[in-house]
Amino acid sequence: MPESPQRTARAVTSLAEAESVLREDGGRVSTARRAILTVLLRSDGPLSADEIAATAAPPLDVPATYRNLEHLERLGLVGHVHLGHGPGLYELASDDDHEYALCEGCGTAVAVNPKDLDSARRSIERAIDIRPSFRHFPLVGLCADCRASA
Amino acid sequence: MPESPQRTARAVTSLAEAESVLREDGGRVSTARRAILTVLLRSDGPLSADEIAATAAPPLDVPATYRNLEHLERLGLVGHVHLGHGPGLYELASDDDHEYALCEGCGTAVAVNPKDLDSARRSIERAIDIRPSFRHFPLVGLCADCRASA
DNA sequence: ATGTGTGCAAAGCATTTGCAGCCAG
DNA sequence: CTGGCTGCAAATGCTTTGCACACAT
Repeated sequence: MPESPQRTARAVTSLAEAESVLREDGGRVSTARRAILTVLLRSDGPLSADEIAATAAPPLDVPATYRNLEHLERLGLVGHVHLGHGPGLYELASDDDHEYALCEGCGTAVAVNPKDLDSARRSIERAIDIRPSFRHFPLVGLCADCRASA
Repeated sequence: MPESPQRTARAVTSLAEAESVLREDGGRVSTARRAILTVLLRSDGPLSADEIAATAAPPLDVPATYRNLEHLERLGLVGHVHLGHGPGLYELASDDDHEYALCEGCGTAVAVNPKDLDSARRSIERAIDIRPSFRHFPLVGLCADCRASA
């Protein structure tokens, strides 16, 4: 289940910066790509391909949006997360790098500072020789509230 | 994204035991349910609904198999895991309780003894107030081999 | 006898693939 | 002007829903 090309992130904060990465790569700077980047630059949380396509003005073709998101992901401009079931959610690669945690009781997702998990990460690597990452799939568990009501 | 009714597990090691749980609940002991339980009792790893339906003799209807797996899950006899993309995988609830870890580089999944993760679990709960569980969604990261080739 | 469970058909949702025409370079 | 990109259409994979008939109780 690789699916996670996980290119080295190219965090970007303006459309202009993103466009120059697109050109640098030799790919085209199309209206659709500009539209997707604009939507993502404006959004505060991760969005589904559907939402991105619908939010753009004028709306974009959903399949083409998937293709473009994949392209932007290859360039490291964009990443995506799978929060439980439901569609994958896309966001701009950012310097304030974050991971995700998801409560399987209530479905609440929170962004987490990777540093907060580093000691646990080391402990897991020692125990089972896997270095965990919660960028692409979240850390899943129960929040305090859901623990209480169980 | 609740979806995880996570009934209290009713670990069972024979068809007869499973049948008595079915009856206890008031539900029926149908041929299809017996067939599903038989397949799961024989299997060593978790199986998709499709595989279960196809393996049974005679083969079962796939939609009905989903319904029955859901029923068995409600009774605590069965659980399921999402290992990356691909279909959900079902297995009998067992006393040798295990969690899953998945390498996102090579797609390899391994069963893990929960005790091996307990210190990490405590550390995570302290840091972000979420008590992680890797039964329903695996712990995702990079194995030693994939770390080396990166 | 009664209603729970069965198989078949069809729909649903996220995502991928194919292809004719369009527009960025 | 040419190929990378677009939008539309259709297919795919997993799962759910609806419904008429069958069988466990």
